[in-house]
Amino acid sequence: MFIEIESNSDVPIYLQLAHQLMEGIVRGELKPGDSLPSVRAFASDLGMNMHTVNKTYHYLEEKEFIQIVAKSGVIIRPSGIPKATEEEKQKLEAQLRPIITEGLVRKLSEEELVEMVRKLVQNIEEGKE
Amino acid sequence: MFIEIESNSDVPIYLQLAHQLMEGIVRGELKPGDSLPSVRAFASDLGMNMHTVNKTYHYLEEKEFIQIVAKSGVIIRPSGIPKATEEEKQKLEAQLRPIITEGLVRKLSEEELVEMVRKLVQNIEEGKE
DNA sequence: ACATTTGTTCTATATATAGTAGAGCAAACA
DNA sequence: TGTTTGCTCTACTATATATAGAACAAATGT
Repeated sequence: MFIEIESNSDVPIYLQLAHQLMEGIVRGELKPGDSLPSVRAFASDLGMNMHTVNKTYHYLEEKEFIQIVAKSGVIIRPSGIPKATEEEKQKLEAQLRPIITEGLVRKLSEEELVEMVRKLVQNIEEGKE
Repeated sequence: MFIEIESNSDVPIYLQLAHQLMEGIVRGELKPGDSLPSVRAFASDLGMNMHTVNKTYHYLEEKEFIQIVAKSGVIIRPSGIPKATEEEKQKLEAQLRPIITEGLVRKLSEEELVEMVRKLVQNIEEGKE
């Protein structure tokens, strides 16, 4: 997995890392049961602090994408990641809403927004950009 | 315009206010040239601080949705809001990407995500939820 | 002409988040 | 047994969020 962090971004680096790991899961580069680097090794690798990687791991654990086994290591949820519940879908919708709204204010049509999403799905699955 | 703020939300209230004003623009309740309440009146109306409303206005001004005329008032961009440029589209895509990614990790299909967006567009335009 | 309203600016305070830093702990592992 | 592991603790800095009050000068309403 190639991880690239933009230190100038307004997105916190612990989230940037989480996003890239999630993309790795989507692409199948990270499969259920795969182990992730230790917080120290990963931090040293990426040139960031141990606590920042730790924050990423706990963020992903709260989403139930990974399992943190104390004093042992971190693995991708071995049983696989279950399909989104209604509650989880609603959370995603709540996050999408203001962005879609801004698109509509800027006079993008429903079709243009849909096309945007389709393109993003392809890019994420192919690891582009 | 009916504004409702959730004080328990993890979304800052100055952003919640901005989002709801943007939805008002989409719905046509706020038209080009329409004036918005003064920071003091609006703040008093919503039970929040003057500076918070001021922050919302400057946030929307930076997006070029409104015009702030010093010592006079705030109006919806009288010339209308121009169609999104390529740069603005890319910014929206960058915001959408991690959310779409999370949907994919949770095994939502491209069609389900598209359906989500279509439903959101309808809800926003109809002022639902 | 005068009083009110306007957005702006300043200081101030409190809380939360983000990021880094170093140290020590106990359990797992080789 | 010695290393590695995630966990925890304190500590510090910077930024974001939200509130609060005061004052300013220009625009506005009467």
